[in-house]
Amino acid sequence: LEMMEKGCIPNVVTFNTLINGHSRLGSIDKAFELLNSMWNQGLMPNVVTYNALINGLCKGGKVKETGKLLREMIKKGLAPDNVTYNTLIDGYCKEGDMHEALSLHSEMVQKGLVPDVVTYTTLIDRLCKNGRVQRANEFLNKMKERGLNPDNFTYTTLIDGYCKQGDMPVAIKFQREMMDKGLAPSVVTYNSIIHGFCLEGNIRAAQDTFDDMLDKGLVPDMVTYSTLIYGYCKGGHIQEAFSLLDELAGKGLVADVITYSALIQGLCKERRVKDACKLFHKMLEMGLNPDQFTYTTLINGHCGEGNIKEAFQLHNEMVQNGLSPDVVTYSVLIHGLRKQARTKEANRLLFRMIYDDLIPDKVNYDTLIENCIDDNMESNVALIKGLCMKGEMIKAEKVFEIMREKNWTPNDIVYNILIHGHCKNGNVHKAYKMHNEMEQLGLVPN
RNA sequence: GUUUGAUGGGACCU
Repeated sequence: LEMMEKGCIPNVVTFNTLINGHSRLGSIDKAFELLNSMWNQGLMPNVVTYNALINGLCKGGKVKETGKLLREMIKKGLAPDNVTYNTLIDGYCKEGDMHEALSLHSEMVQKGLVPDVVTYTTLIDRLCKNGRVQRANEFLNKMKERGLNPDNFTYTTLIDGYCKQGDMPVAIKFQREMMDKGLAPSVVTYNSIIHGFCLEGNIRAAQDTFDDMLDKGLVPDMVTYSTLIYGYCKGGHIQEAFSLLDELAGKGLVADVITYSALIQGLCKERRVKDACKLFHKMLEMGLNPDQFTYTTLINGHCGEGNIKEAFQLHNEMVQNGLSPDVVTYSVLIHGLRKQARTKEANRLLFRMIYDDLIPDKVNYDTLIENCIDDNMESNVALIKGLCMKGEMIKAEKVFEIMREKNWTPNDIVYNILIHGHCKNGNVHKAYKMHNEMEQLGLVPN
């Protein structure tokens, strides 16, 4: 607005910059408003405009809505380019739809576009994150064969994959390889390697890597410090972790929620829940907002001490603060109750969660039930019975299904309950199917 | 001059 008042007319690049800004911050609506005002001012959006918008949709988890935009840009005579495809491929990858990503990859080839380093790195990243490191390696070789040079990102992506897989020797091998090619491992590369060593409990190697990166003149960032702090905490070296907290402050870095959560977890693991609470309050005083992880960590700490009351108080507090407890939070609470032999309450909580749809949509139902159903067949049967009585047959079936996946052999009691439930809900067909199923298992209907 | 890819914290399981 200021530039317009002063007589500067915004051009396409100005708009693109703004659109991109809004896209990245998640205000997609604002971004689209800007697209409209471009038209109103007689400015033609270009490929960059559309790419920025598509990226905004992808990052906002709305990959499905990109189709419209894509068609619109083609209709306006704009051809999708490498950036368009790379953006979409990344979007589908992150959504977990590797199939669509790969078919976009071949589509771009068909259209005469040449997949570039970014395309390959995106795919390699997804393969790694899906645990298919070997396949990712094959993609690396494929891109080399095609005359593409893997860059810093490519190597770091692969190194991170091997680190998470627990294969440090190969990770280091690739670090060598990238250095041999004249690529200097970046802070991110080092962070991945440090993390890898921390994961396997090799804090010495992690520290050595940290020292090595300092020698190379690299400046550690918050991720580096949080990672190391996590590593020390994991090994029970709380004191070292806290001296790192001082050290990073001395370097002008500001510890964030993740740093504190790692420390809180470290304290809880050492059964120093009181100290963990103190630290929790200290982070509040510093103006840091705890998130789901922080709360769940502390809740778990209290459960470990058998302090269920405090655990639920924190649960309420997190809800009041607008944070929705997720699968892990519930799983922690339920296991906490079970450990206290408060099985009935645990089952009641699980029932309430399933019945009241307390589980946020995005959270995986199956995972929750899978993690929380009892080792004891009878409480699960009780759960199914409860759900049947409320007419929640789909949910009841889900629990039944998961029990069977866990190789529990159903007995005649469960079948009677389910058959009764289906009949009461008017689904005689389903009831009859269950009857046949139980006969097949050699159970005798009574 | 504007658009795409890599790194850190929570339960259970391994």
